[in-house]
Amino acid sequence: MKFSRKAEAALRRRGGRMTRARRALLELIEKSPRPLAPRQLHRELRRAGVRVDLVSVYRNVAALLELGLLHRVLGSTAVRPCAEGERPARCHHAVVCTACGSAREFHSLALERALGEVRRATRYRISGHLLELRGLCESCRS
Amino acid sequence: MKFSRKAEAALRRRGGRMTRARRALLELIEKSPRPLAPRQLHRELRRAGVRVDLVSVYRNVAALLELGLLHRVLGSTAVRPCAEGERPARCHHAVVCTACGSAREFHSLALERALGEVRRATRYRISGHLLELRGLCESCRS
DNA sequence: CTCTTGATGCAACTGCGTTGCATTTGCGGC
DNA sequence: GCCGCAAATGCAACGCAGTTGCATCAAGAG
Repeated sequence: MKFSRKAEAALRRRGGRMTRARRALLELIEKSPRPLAPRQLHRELRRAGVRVDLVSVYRNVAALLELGLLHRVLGSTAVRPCAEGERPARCHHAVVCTACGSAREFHSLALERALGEVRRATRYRISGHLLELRGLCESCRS
Repeated sequence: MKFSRKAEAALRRRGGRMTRARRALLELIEKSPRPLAPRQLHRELRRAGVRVDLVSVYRNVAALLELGLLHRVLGSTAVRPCAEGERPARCHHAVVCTACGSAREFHSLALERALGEVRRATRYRISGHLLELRGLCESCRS
């Protein structure tokens, strides 16, 4: 299901409305091949002629994060749509291309198990984790 | 070899001098059981009666990072001494307390192996990774 | 002790993100 | 289409982390 549709539905369900700026933001996030930070989103929107305040971008991104439709990429404030069926609080495994910024999610049973082990070994009460691999995607390798 | 000694030697080698504040900072970092951010270091020093400006802490931490004697813990600005023979660019596993922000590093063989597996499975050319567990530390649990 | 220059303290500044509040606008009801 | 209410927005002010410029202090070599 398309991100913008899903997001619109979720926002409406909680009593939200669709504004010009919000729609543009959702579409931008959906179209963007890589995670963007609020400031970058704002810049892109302005560039596209959408008159919107940076504050609104922050607020919208915050709302979408809270709804579990976006999640932050580790080590930055950039966000991207959660993958289908992804549980936002727990699933944060992505490979991010250091050249073009495109991201792909992955899952690994061995990794889950190893993380479970670490979880049990530490004295912290673990609530979640963030994992990101960095490298070059196929097209950027050439 | 003790961190403070190593640091003093490295600083002198590059024409640096030992001041009261700097010595106290090195000793604090050495003694601290967990990574501390510049602001925390500053606060601790003041608490211990060392009159030093926050700016100086920042500058000293920056110098030590540049000398490769400290490294940052992932997801925070907290620093800790590099372990003997450690390559600072690669150590990126930490548990971060979501309440107080304190961080502790960890290593897990199983995790390393699982990551190696993922590395080989993906079509990206992996150059590194970031991993961070989030949770509550012992003292924040109460 | 004197002198050089590295280190420091202070204040101003930058950048990111947040908050308060008045205004605008989506949209449900008529 | 029009009205009215609450959501969303824009603007300005603010808070916090970290940086920079510059005058002053002091480590340590001679």
